[in-house]
Amino acid sequence: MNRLDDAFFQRDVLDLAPLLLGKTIVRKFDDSSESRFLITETEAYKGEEDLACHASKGRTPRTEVMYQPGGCLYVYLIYGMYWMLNIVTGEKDNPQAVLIRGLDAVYGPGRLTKKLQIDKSFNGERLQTSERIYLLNNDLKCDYSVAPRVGIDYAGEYWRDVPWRFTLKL
DNA sequence: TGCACGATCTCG
DNA sequence: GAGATCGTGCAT
Repeated sequence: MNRLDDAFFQRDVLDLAPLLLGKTIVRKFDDSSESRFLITETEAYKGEEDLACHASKGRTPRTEVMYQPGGCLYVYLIYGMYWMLNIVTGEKDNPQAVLIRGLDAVYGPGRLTKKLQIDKSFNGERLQTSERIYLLNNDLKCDYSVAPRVGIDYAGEYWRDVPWRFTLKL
């Protein structure tokens, strides 16, 4: 199994979000133990025109990381208590990201960051070179289903209903 | 300087 | 069904 590199992540978010399903996420902890999970649910957030994407506010200190070349993490706090884990995708200056919503045995984006001990210090971390978090290509072929994204009712009729949530079929 | 609100989850 | 809890963006 090889570590997924920058080139893998630097494709369009709508291509990458389903491709991430079934990939292995590895988290190495300070005590040198490690956890491995399969990614089972993702959501795509695509560019400044996507009203559900934080980059729709434009380039700000918060969204800056989404403008970096694909392959780094975008981590932010929601509801004052949960960290959300996103993988930045696409080319430089093209703000896109995939929200990791679920892993095998860990359901919910807020729960998985707690389990993996992900916090703000991971914002901007590059998956190709990080010592503590990376993804492996396990060549798992899998089918998936699509649905509208969760928790973005404010984004307006069109963006609210776009089927950009991808779930691994068991 | 203040305020409303959110890519969530838990408990009752 | 409501509360926890705080960074962010936008209004003042």
